[in-house]
Amino acid sequence: MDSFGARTKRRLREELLDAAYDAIVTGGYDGLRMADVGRRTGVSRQTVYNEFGDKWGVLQAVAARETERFLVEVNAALAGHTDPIDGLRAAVERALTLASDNPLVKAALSAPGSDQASQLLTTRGQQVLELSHQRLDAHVREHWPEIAADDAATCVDIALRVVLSHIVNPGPPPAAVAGQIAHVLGPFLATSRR
Amino acid sequence: MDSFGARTKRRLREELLDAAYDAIVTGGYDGLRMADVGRRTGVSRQTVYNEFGDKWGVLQAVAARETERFLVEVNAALAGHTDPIDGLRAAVERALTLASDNPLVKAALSAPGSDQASQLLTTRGQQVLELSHQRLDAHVREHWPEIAADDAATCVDIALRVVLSHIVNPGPPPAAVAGQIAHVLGPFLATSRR
DNA sequence: GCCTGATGTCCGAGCCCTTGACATCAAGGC
DNA sequence: GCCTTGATGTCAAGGGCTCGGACATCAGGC
Repeated sequence: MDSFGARTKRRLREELLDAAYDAIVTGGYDGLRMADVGRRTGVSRQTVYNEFGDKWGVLQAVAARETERFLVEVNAALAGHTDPIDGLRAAVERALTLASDNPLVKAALSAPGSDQASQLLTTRGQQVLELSHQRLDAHVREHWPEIAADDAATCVDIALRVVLSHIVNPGPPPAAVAGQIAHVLGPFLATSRR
Repeated sequence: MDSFGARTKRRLREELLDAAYDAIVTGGYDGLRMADVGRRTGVSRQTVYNEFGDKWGVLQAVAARETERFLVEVNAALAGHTDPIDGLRAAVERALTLASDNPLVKAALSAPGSDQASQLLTTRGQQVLELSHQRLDAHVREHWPEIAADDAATCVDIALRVVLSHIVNPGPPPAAVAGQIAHVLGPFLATSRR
């Protein structure tokens, strides 16, 4: 049993993130008020700063948590198939579908006064990319060990960047994009598995 | 929104009470270890003392919480009838049935090394009596205002003491006791409502 | 009779939250 | 153009609570 204090600290962070999430979804990044986050959680403004450093830190933390939740779903889609190409197609489609429905993504990309937030998925997207790459790579290595590790990493990276691009700048519907990516990466994976 | 600190304090108390409850049900009052209560909750022994004062304080607090839960059920039984006598009968039966199934009551009355705990329902039973009297009295005054307040209080007191006696020292089955009490108190209540 | 384990008390150290103050900056009104 | 307002970010003092260790005390077991 970890200490009550440790659990309380985790809970505080979770509640702060909940409050920040709601604020961003409601009013975009500009509508996010550090004082509000504290007040909604029943904590002082200073405590919010202690936990996240600054306003950008709050946004990053919210994004990180949301990304993790995202990856749970995407990995589940991957796990639903034995063939890596089928898994890839399912995962891409799932990711794009989820993104198009996600309130936080919508707020970051289209809400007025969220030009900063959108950078989380573009010029400042390393965190999301790294987190996703790490999780997906681990999943692939575990489920399809017959694929060379560096080839798997390459595929994950390419698919990830294409998907992110489609989230930021939507093109064809999810299923079409998924088919496209699978079609392009399929032959490469076939050579890797021989 | 009350402060995060206040909520945390309530949560701590609840978790401590959960741990103490489990310990008592498992090993009786003697099996309750202050250090265990703290360890199970992830908190130091000193914190347990800060919250409850001493071991008897822990037992009292556990009993108080359990009594409150009890009264929710009993009041619900009361509320299920429009006639006060019917309500009385239902409440008495519910109370006795609940008591006979309650792990804490069983531990207090029959577990080895719980002679102290049993006093909560006998020689040191004021807390339980007062709590119950207060809740039940309020309920009666609200639902049957036609009954004179002091008569209602008298009935509640008498029924309460008889029920408590039957919990500590069981006699006939719950339904029989309920009928008996209702039979005896009925005429008195009839005169009070004219 | 001693040893062990449990209760109950005390106190210093440390952590975290709170409060209030302050500088800074951007936006809006006069 | 200036000033007020409101928001971010920083700082220091203060307080509350927990922790850890120490101690005295007492009952039960070897």
